[in-house]
Amino acid sequence: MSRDPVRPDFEPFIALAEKAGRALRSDMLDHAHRAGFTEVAPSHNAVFGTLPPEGSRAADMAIRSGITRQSMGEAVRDMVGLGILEMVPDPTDRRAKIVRYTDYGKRIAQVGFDHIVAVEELLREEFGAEDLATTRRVLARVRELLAAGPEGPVPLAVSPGGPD
Amino acid sequence: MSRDPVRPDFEPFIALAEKAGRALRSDMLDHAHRAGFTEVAPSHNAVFGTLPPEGSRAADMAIRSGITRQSMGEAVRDMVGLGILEMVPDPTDRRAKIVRYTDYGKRIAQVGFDHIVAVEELLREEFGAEDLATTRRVLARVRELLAAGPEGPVPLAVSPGGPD
DNA sequence: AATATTCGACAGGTAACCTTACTTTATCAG
DNA sequence: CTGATAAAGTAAGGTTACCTGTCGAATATT
Repeated sequence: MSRDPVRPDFEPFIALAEKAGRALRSDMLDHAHRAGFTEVAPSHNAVFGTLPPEGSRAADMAIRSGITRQSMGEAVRDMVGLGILEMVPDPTDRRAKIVRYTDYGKRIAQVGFDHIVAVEELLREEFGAEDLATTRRVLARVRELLAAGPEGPVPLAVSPGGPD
Repeated sequence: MSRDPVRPDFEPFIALAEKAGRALRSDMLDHAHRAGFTEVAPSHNAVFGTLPPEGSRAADMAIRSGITRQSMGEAVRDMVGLGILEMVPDPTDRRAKIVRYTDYGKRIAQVGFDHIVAVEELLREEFGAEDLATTRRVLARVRELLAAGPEGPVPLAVSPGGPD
């Protein structure tokens, strides 16, 4: 007969971060859709976030966005089919292809980047530059603190036992 | 021939929030696994976050966590199969069942809640109570600002055109 | 009593990833 | 130069965490 689990009496930081993150992400997607680019899908984020204007290899973009080469390849092929991207052979390496925005894709990317700037301004108006900077610093550091290798940062001493 | 898209010259807030959120989430899961509860899956979060000690109906938990009744039902059945939860008939409504932690499940939940508290303390030590409070406030408000109905908060005037 | 609603479950679908395995091309060690 | 190794892209198939649609049983509403 175990005691009832004792919950924290505050809203967990993880809950706050995830809810804000989800709100921001769906706002980005909604914005693209409202702008008429209804074909933009969540998986395209990994492309928009890592494809520089001059183009890039899919494998490099995969590394930068932290997904597999295969997943990136799928997203890229999808977006090629939608007319957002094009792939041209890399003259310096015949295995490789350079992924680039089409003119249409550039317009979509621009709408997204503009919205990022608009949200940034909205937040600065709401909270002031200082509090916003604090939040940015905390979020960036949280990531560093918790990304401390496979063992994680917060130590542990528990004997779990089993269900039986 | 469109101009190259102009990227923001700062790290987008959405990127910061999502990376921090992902780090926090995977830290929670890793912690449970390191504690020996290797069967805990990401989808169980919706349960741990909404199941009070005295038990609850799955439908209520679904509403609280913002997923469908069906998805919550699936997570609950999964966790019943793992010995984490049990379902007992609701004496006040013969359609319904009350979902409760087993003793084993209570131990898992406690480990998770303790870790939330430990992370909170880690963050307070790192940043101080004030900056942490600022961050919490900003994150909570971001969610409110962006959850402003189906039209979203940031206005828009674009003529998208098409790929051709 | 008739109708509408709610509860949990079942069936089936989808999106965004993943792993494994392959072909083609490039590079490097001897 | 040759053979091993590795890297780029792709194909095939699996997993996870959701979704919609629908159902029977039980409960509420009128």
